[in-house]
Amino acid sequence: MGRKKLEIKRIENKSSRQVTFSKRRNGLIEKARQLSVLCDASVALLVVSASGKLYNFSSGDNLVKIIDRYGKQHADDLKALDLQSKALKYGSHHELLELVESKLVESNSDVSVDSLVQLEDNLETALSVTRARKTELMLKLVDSLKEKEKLLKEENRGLTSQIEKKNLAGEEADNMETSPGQISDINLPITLRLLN
Amino acid sequence: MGRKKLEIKRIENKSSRQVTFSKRRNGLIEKARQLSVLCDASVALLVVSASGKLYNFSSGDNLVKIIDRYGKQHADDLKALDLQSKALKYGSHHELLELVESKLVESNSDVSVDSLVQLEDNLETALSVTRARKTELMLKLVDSLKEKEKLLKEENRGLTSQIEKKNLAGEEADNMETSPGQISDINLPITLRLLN
DNA sequence: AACTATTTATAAGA
DNA sequence: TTCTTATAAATAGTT
Repeated sequence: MGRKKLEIKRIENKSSRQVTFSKRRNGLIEKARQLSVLCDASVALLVVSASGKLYNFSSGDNLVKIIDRYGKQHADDLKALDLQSKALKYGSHHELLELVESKLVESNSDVSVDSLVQLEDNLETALSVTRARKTELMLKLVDSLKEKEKLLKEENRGLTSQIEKKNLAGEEADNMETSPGQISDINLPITLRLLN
Repeated sequence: MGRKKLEIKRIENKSSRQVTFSKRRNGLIEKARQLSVLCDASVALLVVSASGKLYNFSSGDNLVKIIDRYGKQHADDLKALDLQSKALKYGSHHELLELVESKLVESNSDVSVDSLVQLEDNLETALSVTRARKTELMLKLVDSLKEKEKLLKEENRGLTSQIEKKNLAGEEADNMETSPGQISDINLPITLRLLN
């Protein structure tokens, strides 16, 4: 549907490929929207350009539900997306901001915009301070647990070597279990300080 | 594009809705295919009819792979959070950020207030999901450390009692240090799950 | 970002 | 469903 018939194969010219991508992507998304409206269908569309930019459309407001129907086998991998929508609905931070926004909309009230902006700033500040404190506490807890672990391991080593010495000393030693029992060393990297 | 212009709203007549669905669904899938071929893009499309039948298209790979690829491409800075988890889990965050970015780029100068509000919401959502993930990871780490501590303590107890038995058995035992050495039990309450 | 000649999709009818 | 065909819509190449 243009000046010439276009063969459906990769467009070699980079810039016209780019232009065509942009045009057709918009067209596709619009068609997807129309189908969902006209026929009362659920439609989810994801487009990733060669350069990695993502565009998407989903009817209604839940891409995840549509994808879930695609098959339970894939559902697990996509739980993250589900979390996203839940966070939208129940996330306290989000609610807070919405509250502030809704107050802004009520322009008939005599609350000044400036004071609400101030309020929002204050809330944001309080929230970040609290979050930072939370992270600090968790990291301390982790450190103390690691320290404890270290001490226990040392103690353990000491006890084990004592037993070995005793075994050598008392020749008629009884046959007790002496294997220390390996404990797997889970050691997740902690680079969580990032988000406050 | 038919005999008459069709308004884009739910088609009330059931059978013509059905027919339109069938035609437009095929059209949409064909367009999706063309886009992927012409422009070397990854496209995933899911359509669920009102009656629950599912139709899908995805270029080359399946849907999950498309999302996965996208996530991996941008996951580097998120990997710090958890080297063990799949890049896929972070896909949604980055999709959002990219979406937002692209929207900003698209509407160069005339950014509407509405689109900025949308943008803020998207970012907030991504942030809360990421925060939740961070908390989850930290709590897991704490749990694993506590479990390790428990195992080490048990092992310790076992070793200590072995030594005591040996001391009773071998009367001419040497005078070795046998005190286990108390380790203070730090046990901060965790009520940190609250803030996400 | 527009324009417009053409191609393509499809609404209605059979 | 499937085919036909008049017409609407999308878009390739151009400016």
